[in-house]
Amino acid sequence: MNNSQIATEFERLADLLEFQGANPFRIRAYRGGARVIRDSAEDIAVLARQDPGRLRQLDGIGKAVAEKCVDLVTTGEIPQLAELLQEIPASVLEILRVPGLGAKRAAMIYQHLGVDTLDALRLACESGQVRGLKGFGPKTEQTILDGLSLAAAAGQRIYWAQADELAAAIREHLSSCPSVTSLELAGSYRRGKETVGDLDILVVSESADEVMDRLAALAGCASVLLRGETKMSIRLDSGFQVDLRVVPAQSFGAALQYFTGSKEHNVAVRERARQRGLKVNEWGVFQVVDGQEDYLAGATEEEVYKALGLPCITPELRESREEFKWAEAGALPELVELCDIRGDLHMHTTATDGKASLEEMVSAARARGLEYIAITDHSKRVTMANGLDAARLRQQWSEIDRINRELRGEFTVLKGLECDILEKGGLDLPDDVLAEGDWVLASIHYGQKQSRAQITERLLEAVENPCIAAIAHPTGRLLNRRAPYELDVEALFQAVRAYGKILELNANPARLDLNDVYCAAAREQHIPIVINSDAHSVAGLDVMRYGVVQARRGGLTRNDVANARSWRELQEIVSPARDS
DNA sequence: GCCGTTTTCGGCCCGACTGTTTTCAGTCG
Repeated sequence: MNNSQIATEFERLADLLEFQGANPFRIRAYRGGARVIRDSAEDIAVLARQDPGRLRQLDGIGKAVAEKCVDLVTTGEIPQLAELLQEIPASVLEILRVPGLGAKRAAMIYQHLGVDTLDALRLACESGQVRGLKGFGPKTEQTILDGLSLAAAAGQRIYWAQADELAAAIREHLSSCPSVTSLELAGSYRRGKETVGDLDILVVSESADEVMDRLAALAGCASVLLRGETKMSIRLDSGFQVDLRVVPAQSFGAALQYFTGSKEHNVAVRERARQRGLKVNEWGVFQVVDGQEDYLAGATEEEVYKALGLPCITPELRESREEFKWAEAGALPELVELCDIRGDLHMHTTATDGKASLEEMVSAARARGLEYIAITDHSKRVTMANGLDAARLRQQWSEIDRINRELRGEFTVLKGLECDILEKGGLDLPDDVLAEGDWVLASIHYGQKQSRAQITERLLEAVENPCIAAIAHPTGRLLNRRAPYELDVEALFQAVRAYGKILELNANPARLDLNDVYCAAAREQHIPIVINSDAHSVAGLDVMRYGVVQARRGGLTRNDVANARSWRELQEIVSPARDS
C-alpha cells in the first residue's frame, strides 16, 4: 500500500465524519494527517510495520492517526472507517463531490429524502423534492443540478503547462482594460503545482465592473458562476473555473499572498500572525488593539512576510512543508532558474521515434543557448519506437563524432542512449557497447505492472552497472493517466547514492518525474538531479522550463542540479563511480 | 484529533458571496 492510497483512506474517513457532522477539528486533523502522509518521501506502510513510533514524529500525525496507519497496513482497513461504511453507503462520497453541495446539505438530503447516489440526487432535484427541505429553495435545487452535470469535468485538473497557456491568454485579454494597474495570477498555478484545478486572477483596478465585464467577454467563457463587488467566478466551455478578485493597491501584496496559498501555508501564516497580536487577511496585515484594527502592511508580499518577521517565501515553496523552518533559520534555498541550465541530456531523433534529425536537434539546442546535449535514442527492445541495435547505435555515434569535429568545441554533442531495462532484468545492449558512450540513461518501458520487488530489483541492477549514468523518469508515472510503478524508492535512492549516480527529473509536462517530494528527498540525501526535456522534436526542447518549476518546488538550487554545471564539471560527478 | 518559548487543557484562520433568510447558515477558497 503506497502513501497515496493510505492518504485516500484517511480522506474518506474525514469525508464520512464530516457527512455525519462530527467535530470539525477532528475532521481537520484527519485531513492534515492525510496530507502529511501523501507528502512524505518515506514509505509510510514500511514505517507502520517496522517502526510505528517514528510515525508520530511526523508533524500532524498523533497517536490516533499513527495507530490507524498500523491497522490499515496490517489488516487492510481502518476499523472506524469500516464501521462508518456499515452505516453510510460509500456512494454518498460522490454526492459530497458535487460543486455547491457540502457536507451539511448532502446529509440533509440523505436523511430526509434517502438520496444516496448521484442518479437519485438528480431525480430528487428534477421532481422538486429538494426545494421542499428547510433551508433549500428553487435556486439551490438548480445549483445542484448544474453541479451534477459538471461533477465529472469540475474535478479534472489540467497540466501546469496547459494552465500556463490559459494564463497567458487571460493576462493578454485583461491587460487591455484601461483601469487595470496591476495583474497577477495566483493559486496553485503560481506555486507551480504539476496540475492546476482552477485559475485565480488578482487585479488592482479603480473599476471592478469594467474588469468583470471584460472577463465575462473572454473567449470560451460558458457562464458566470457568481459576481459580487470584488469577486467573480466564471466557468469555461471546458468546465475549467477561473476566479477573479479586484483589490485596492494597498492590499495587492496581501491578496496575492492570500490567494497564492497553499491553504495550509496560509493557515500557518495567520496562526503566526495571531501569536504576535496581528491579523492577516486578503486586505492586509493589521494590528489589533481593543477591537480596533490598524493597517500595517499589504502593498507587497515582501511587506506581509516582513511584518511577521519572515523573509519573503518563494511561491513554489508555500506548501507548509519545510519553508517556515528554512525561513526562520535564514536558510531558504536559492532556487534553480531556467537560465542556470547549461545542457539537456535526454532527447530523441528520427533514428527512433523523434520528429527531427540529429543535425536539427543540435542546431535547435544551440539556438536555445545550451552548451551541450546528449542524443539518447531508444534501444532495440523498444520496437514501437524503432529502437537502435548495436550497429545502428555505433553508426549514430560515429556521426556524432563527425559533428563534434565540425563544432570545434563550440558546442558538445554527447554519445548517449536511453537504454531499456529489460523485463527479466538486465540491460538491452551489452556493456562493451554501452561503455563506448558518454552518457547512458537507463529506464523502464515494459513490465510496468510487475511486483514492487521485481521493479526495484531491475532498477537497482541498472544503477549498479558502471556504464549507466542516470535513471530516466524513475517512477514511470503519467499525470492524470498512469500511476507510478510499485517501487521501493528508498532502496533506489540508497543505491543511487552508494554508486554515485544521478536521477532524472523528466520535464515533460505529463511526466514531471521525479515529483516535487522526491526531488526534495534527493536534495536532502545529496543525490544530484538532472533535468531533461526528453524532447521528441525541436519544440520539445522547450519543456525544460516545466522541469525547472518542478525542481524549484522540490527546493533544488543550482548546486543540486547536475546539468546546471558544465559538461566537464558534470563528468566529475559521474566518472569516479564509473572507474570504481 | 493535534499541539505546546503564554498552554498537557483549551484552543484550533478568515472573508466573500449566495440563497433563503427576518439575522444567518452553508459553501468555497
